[in-house]
Amino acid sequence: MEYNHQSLEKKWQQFWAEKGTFKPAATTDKPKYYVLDMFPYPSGAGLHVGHPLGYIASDIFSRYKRLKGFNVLHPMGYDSFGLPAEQYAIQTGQHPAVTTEANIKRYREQLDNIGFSYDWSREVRTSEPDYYKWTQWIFMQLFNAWYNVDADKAEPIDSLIKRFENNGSEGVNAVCDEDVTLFTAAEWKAFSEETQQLELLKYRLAYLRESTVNWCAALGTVLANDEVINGVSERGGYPVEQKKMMQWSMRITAYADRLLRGLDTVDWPEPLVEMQRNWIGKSVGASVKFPLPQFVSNIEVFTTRVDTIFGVSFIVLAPEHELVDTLTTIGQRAEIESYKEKTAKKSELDRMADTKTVSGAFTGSYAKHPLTGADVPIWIADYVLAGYGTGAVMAVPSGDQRDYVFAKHFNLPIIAISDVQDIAEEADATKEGRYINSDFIDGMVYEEAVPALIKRLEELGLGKAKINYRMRDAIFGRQRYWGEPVPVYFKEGLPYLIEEEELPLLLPEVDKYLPTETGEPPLGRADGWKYQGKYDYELSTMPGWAGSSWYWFRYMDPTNKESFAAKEAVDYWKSVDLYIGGSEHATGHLLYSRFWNKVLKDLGYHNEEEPFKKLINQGMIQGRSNFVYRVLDDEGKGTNLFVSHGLRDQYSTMALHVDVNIVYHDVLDTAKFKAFRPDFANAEFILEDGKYICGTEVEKMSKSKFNVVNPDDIIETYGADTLRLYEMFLGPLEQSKPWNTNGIEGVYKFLRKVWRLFHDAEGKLVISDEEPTKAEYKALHKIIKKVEEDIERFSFNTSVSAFMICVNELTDLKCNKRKILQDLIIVLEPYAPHITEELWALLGNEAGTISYATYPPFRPEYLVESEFAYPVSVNGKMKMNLSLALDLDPKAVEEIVLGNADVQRYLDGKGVKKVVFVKGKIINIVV
RNA sequence: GCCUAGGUGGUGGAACUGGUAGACACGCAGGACUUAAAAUCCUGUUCCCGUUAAGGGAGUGCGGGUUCGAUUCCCGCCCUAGGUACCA
Repeated sequence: MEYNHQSLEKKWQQFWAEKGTFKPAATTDKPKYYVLDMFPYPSGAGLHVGHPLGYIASDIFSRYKRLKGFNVLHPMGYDSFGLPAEQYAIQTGQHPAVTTEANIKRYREQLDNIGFSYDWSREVRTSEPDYYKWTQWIFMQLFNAWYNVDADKAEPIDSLIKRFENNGSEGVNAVCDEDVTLFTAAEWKAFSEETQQLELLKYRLAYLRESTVNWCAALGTVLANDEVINGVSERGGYPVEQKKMMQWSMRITAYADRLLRGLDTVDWPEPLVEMQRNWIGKSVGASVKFPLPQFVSNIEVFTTRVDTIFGVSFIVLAPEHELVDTLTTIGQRAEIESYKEKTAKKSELDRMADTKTVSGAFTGSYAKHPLTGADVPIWIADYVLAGYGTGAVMAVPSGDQRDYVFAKHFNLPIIAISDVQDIAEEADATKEGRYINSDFIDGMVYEEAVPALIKRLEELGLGKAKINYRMRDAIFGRQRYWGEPVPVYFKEGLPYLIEEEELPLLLPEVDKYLPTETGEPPLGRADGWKYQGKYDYELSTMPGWAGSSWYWFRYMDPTNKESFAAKEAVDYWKSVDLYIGGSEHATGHLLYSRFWNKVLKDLGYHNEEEPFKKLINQGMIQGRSNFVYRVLDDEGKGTNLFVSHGLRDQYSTMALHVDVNIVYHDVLDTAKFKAFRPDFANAEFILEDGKYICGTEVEKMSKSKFNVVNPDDIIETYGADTLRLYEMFLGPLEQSKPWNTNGIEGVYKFLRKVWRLFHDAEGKLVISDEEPTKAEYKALHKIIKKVEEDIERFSFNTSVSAFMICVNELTDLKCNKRKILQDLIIVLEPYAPHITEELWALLGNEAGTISYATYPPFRPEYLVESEFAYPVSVNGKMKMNLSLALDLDPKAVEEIVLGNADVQRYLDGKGVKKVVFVKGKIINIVV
């Protein structure tokens, strides 16, 4: 029998599906292991060869863990709410659910072709009512929760109401809006229902408030900060402007510190951890008040360098700061107004691009320095951002470059504050030296000055130590159709949750997927969509990240009708042990998921502080485009003549993308090229060495560049096992690399060699039950050890090489021993499950059971070297046998190498100055 | 600018805590089998010198350093990719 990958792979894929081979056991004494892939958005383009890279890696790991005796949960599903299906709906009128369903079907076929060991009975789709019912339910939990800082956790809103009823707002330490009211218990009880609800909204973790949002007019929706890149939308690259809107938000800032601390406990790639740290952006410093006696008020600033406070020579407010109008004197009014107007016109993008120009305006007012009482002039400038800190800074030109430039430009004083500071040319932010010109901290060092200053400021009531975060609360509403409806209705303008029994709140049908004529979101078009027939529902839907922020829980118990997942299931599977996906989710999905996980933990639904224990980022697979060079005539028009890459400099040419699927090793198949496009039918070629060589370039994989390689085509020609092995062989998993089919023959050849180990020249199975030789055992145990080590450190590419070496060795040994081959295919199973399943059955084992085999134990004794030809270097240069180097007899060398001898006894009198041991072995001798 | 990762043959890449750099694979060259092709197998393949060979020299982005010994560790620089930015 020949190795026929096509029939063999289909057969086993069907077998696995029918038998449910990869369903984890419900009850078992095996340890659990949860391997998760980031589930895909099912796009219309289908999968290309880059997409399954991470899935293959996680599948290898899952299968390996099964062989190692773990009860493995390895599920897959679809993040099926999203913009492309909605855009398509707007253009064609086709319901997004229909598009989505078709795309999912295609994805499923493609995934099935690769032979993944998913338990498809646990599939989830975020756009299914059975699923988004629980997304809505979690929203309700967030709405009904507040963050208690003293307990450092979220608590049900009822506990807050009780405190208000008993003690009023006294002593409540919450993460909440800034404009909360102070009241007594009696006052609380006297409040109207409306006032009470308005007040509670300021504490809820899911809350409604007017906030400045990133509004994208082209997409007709608001975007979260992580969806805006350099002032344009991540999706589509449309301009984004700032706009004030009533919006649902999530109080993720309450968790800033826990999100930061949790990063120390997870096993994630360092770059990703860094990205999250930067995103959260914790700054430790102080908040300082600069009094404004004439207004019985003060300006609050945040600084990380309170020690430089005596170097303050002015204060800068953001142009949008609320005190600007109050502070502007009559004389300065015109100047300030014109400056405000100018900055308002500048878009976020311009403001970021233009960091060179110094601009600002003086308000005409002065604040009192909190420690010296000196008058400090108050300016406005657009280098101070309204959205960070308090929107006001104390300017210390000697210690901050921006302040320095500003001071120089507007001729403001620059005060040195350290005896080692060099401020002749630019600011010097040093913390070294001792303070000068600094009142009572003169002569102190940094470490003494900071606590002394904080203490003094606290005594004066003009400042305190403070921690500031860059991260903002997450905007939760989208003015879109294809998303989860928010389970909220409005009564007297106030939001109320619908009853839990009324979930899911189904997405209503609409006639069109565009905003209404009055500018309301698409849901405003839904006929008679009112709560109890009279109250307006919330019209915005949830953002894309809602459904993906908890999905790993649903896999644990995907069909549960009573809860998002049964307590027993959650207690058993706990959290994800291994998560594989792209690093592009660093500040979106991975942050929001950690946030919701923590909220659900605080509310008592599970016990895991972090959802993803270990995380691996697979690299992006780019496209590798091929080009042909069309010769241009004198008028610069394209001819029907195409010149090979090496000769193109001799002509005037135009490079054209050519389908990579008709190019082999960069040699164009000219016959297929003529059929590629009708206008190429009469193409002629200028060849080099009888071939047409194409040019190449690495680009994003996309249809328009004709560089998309469909895994289905590869599988058709070489099989799924080859694809799996080759994707791993391509290089380290984490690395981004261009796809190149050139080397795939090598792994295909390897699989045929594996097949031939079991078969003779006629294709007949020939297996011997004889005892294997030492050399055969050695080859086997080398691979057992190597693959185990490689998989544990996610170095899949080196395993593939090791397999090739092993099979070459066994082929040379003409090994056909059952004891060797059976263990070999068990070790190979995670990488190439189809061929191994077939061979397993051919060996007479029960069909379809290799996945439940036991990974063969490694026996080190088979790897021990018996010879004593032991190379050493002498003076780090020459390499020679130890017996030659020291003129010793082989017996003595054997004793030394085995560590049984007193080395010195043999080395005395040989002129040896130093012996270098590595791991107990002699590596080098210095004479 | 800052943070992170990386820079090794014609190509993808290997070398796991410092110990024979270039495993494995592709490609290329030559050969065997075959009427021929496919398939398969064998040999060679870092560069330079040496007619072949024996042998010698250089070599992991660049310049230094530590060490008997450095792709690996340290210092300074250059380049590439990703992230991020008037964040006070």
